Amino acid sequence: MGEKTFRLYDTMTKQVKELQTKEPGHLKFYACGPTVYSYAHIGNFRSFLTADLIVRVAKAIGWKVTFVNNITDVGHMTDDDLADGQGEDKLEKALKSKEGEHFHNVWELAEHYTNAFENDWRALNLLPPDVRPKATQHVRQQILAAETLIEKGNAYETPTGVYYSVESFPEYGKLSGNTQDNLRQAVRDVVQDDNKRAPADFALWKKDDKHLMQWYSPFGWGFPGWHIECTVMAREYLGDSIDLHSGGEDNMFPHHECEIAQSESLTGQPFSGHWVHTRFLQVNGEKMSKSAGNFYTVRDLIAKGADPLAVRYGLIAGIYGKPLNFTDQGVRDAQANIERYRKADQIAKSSSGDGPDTLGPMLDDLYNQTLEALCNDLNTPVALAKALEGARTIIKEGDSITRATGDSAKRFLDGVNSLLGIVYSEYDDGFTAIQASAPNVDASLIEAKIVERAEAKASKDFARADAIRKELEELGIELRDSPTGTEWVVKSSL
RNA sequence: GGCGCCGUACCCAAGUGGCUAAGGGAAGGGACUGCAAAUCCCUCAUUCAACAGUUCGAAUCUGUUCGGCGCCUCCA
Repeated sequence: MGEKTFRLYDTMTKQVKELQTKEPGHLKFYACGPTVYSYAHIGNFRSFLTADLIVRVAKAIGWKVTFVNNITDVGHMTDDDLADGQGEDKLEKALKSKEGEHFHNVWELAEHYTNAFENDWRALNLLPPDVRPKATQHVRQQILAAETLIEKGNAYETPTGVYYSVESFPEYGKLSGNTQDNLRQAVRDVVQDDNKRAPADFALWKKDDKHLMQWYSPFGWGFPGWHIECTVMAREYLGDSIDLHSGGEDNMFPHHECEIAQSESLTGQPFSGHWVHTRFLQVNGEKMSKSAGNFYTVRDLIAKGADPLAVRYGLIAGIYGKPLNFTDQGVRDAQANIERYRKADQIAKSSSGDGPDTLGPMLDDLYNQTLEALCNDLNTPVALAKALEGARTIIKEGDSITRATGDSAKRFLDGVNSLLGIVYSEYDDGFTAIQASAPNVDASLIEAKIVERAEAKASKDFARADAIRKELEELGIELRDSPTGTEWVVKSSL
């Protein structure tokens, strides 16, 4: 099993290549986290799910994984800050907005959205990172990094801040293709900051004693630049040279390009051996973003009745390297399959009786095909198809499942869940972390109605039985008769 | 102006040189059911945006055209 190779597209070399670990069997992985000035949307989570799947696959092939996912809780400039530093901070801006009225200050606001992010993370059943560092807790290291870069001749101080000199790093642009030559050809109306040596130079530190979040540094009061936090935190928790770095496609430039320049200037070592970028999630064929205001959040979808695992399923239903068109219909499609897994799980757990294991080899084979698909550049559609084939096989076995077959089924479902996270949640509070807007109907009332209907059915009063069923349906409750009794489920309003 | 992605059935979505173009949803038929729901079985692209070319052979490679999207500025 140890020889299994994990192949992933690498943005740097523009090809699918084997993911390798510098330390044998130990993957060091950094995934850029969210800026916590608002609720993360499902597009953000698509990118984190890519990271989650990578972690799961790495573990499945026997690797140890150290996974770092940061929180960007320092606001950075929203507008073009090149000109005069008058750009408004994202956190400050959020504080002034309508939602911001609930918070006393930016720190509270950041904390609130950090907690919300972590709740959504759990609801979507992402494995916890080994470290979740916050930018604000690493300001000292960021200042030190800026000082070191000045000493090394890669950065310089101006009246407005400390800037990294792109000219000092000839390889700038090797990740995104935005080389200095190409950037010069850009025809954008970038406002020139006279204090900077070159327009592409970026801030390591901004001097600003009016900023709501500010720290004291050798350069005076101010706050760190956007890119330096990841350089510093990746190095602190994973070392000078990491195996894999991931993010959304928009992180390629400038963020990751700048990280490479900073990190490699500081350490003299290749920053990351592999780069993975998740394509944007689209909604009805259009880009979704916080600024565009057309975004779905995990909590909104759950409030509308979506099963969190179905949201997860919907988000991994396409290959991470291609745009995925997310729709309500997609969640409904996923819901049907999530229910199949639940049914298969129930059947596996209710196995009884002696008899041969009729499914073991077949399920083992399907598990291997699922893993194989994921090892092939994270081909989730094929992996989901293979896994589902196994679930359907188990369901077909039904109540007659033997204990031996049931054990194989359980092993299969556990295996599939460890790979894809779609059978059951890792978290006890998976479903309660964010409570679905269950209809305001008392469970005991429903049970009473079911009993009443059973009596009506027993006395062949089908008109009355159907009336009760319809009554509950209008309350959003769906009844399912089975040989062992009547069950009820909450109907999704999606 | 620079860099890049995509166009496969009603919808979502694999496949990127060679058996009959995965899978899910929807739809239609059947089994089961008092009737439903759920579940199971069956059907559902001679065809991969269009055109031209390379090849014994292409959805897969090359070129052109049309259409959609993204980055270059905060964004996953």
